[in-house]
Amino acid sequence: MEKFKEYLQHHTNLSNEQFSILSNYLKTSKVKKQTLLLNQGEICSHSFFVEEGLLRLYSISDAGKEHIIQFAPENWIVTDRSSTFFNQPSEFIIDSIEDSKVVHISGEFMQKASEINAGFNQYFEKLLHNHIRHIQHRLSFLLGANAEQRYMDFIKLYPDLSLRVPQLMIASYLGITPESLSRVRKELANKNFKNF
Amino acid sequence: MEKFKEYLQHHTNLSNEQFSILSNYLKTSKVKKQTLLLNQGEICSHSFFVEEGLLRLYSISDAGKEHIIQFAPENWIVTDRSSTFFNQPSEFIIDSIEDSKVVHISGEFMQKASEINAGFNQYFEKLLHNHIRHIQHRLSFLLGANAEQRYMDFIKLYPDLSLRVPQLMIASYLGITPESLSRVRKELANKNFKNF
DNA sequence: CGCGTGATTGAAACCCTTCAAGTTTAGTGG
DNA sequence: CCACTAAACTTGAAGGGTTTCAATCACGCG
Repeated sequence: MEKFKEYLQHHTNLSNEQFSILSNYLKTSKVKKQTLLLNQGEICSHSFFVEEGLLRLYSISDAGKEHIIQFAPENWIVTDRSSTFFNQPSEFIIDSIEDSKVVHISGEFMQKASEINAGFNQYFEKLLHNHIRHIQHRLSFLLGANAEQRYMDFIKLYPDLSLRVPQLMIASYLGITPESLSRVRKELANKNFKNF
Repeated sequence: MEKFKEYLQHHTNLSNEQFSILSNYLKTSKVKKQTLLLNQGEICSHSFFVEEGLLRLYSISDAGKEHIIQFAPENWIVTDRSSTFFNQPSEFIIDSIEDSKVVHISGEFMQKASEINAGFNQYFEKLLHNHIRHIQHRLSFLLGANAEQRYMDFIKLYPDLSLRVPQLMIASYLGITPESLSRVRKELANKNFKNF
């Protein structure tokens, strides 16, 4: 959990000793591609910090289609806050897209951390606000942009992910079909945006 | 600001005295329909509690189209948290759809309130999580639902608003054109959902 | 090597938008 | 309170973007 420690110390003033106390409430695991970390209907009791690899958060509609809410590559935290906070079954699923190394952050960790270190709450409040800012931006984009604009926005936001994530998952994130995405990419290539 | 006081005391254990101290950091105003409360580019220094009437939060795209992010009828709080928290110019606009009575909640109010009353932070954290839950639900809906499904979801969520809000604003909220919404409503009427 | 999944491509269908005209509603001033 | 004007809503026809379905190609994994 070295990377997670670095991450925390970069954003808060957590000391080595404080971290080693808190680490009792952490667990790391290596998971293969396509491993389920949170299932629909479960209560989300942990947050997941990605040290290596790539996770995703998504829902499945009544029609059986996947709607990807969020990707989480290295140094991202992913969780269903609503489920944790309101202690309700999650409507979302978290699983791994690549073989990954994940830190499981328990509720106890969060609690102890905010007792031990004042800057901790502050940082997690910042994360919350960042999260809201991000999905609000995405909302206003989904309301107005067509397939090409959405894809351009995606590669701007996640330059490296556009190569790592299978296209059908990018399509699901953008709210279009894989076929449409394929055509959009072809279009863009013709316009000499061959870099993407 | 009687309604706001009721609202707060319903959700926290704020005493009358505490509220009267805090009320120094509040301002109420009556605004006519179509009054601007927060303009694009401004830093959002206040939250707005709606005692009467109806506000909206929206952005304007490069193409000049309005994308409504949120409606705020009676007893709702609306603000651009990102702008407040990160002290950055807002990309959103807040204005009134109806003649409204609004409480302006200053940053000082928030600060003092959390000093005076412990339950306060807790409640506002709950609001934050509720907000995230709400826009995440909307995200997964925008990703997969067609015009009719979106409208049905809207009237389920805001039964009273579907009558108060002009259709072109509902259309903007749903990410469709007013013409499409008009047709969807006609379709639904034919299917005997005449109640809406 | 072969199988299966993902990516591509084509053609047809569909949903939604756009544009334009007509109708209704709401707001304003006499 | 009515008349007038502007804005909102409705409706139609045409067009565009996206989806759907189906077939083919490419690639990675067992």
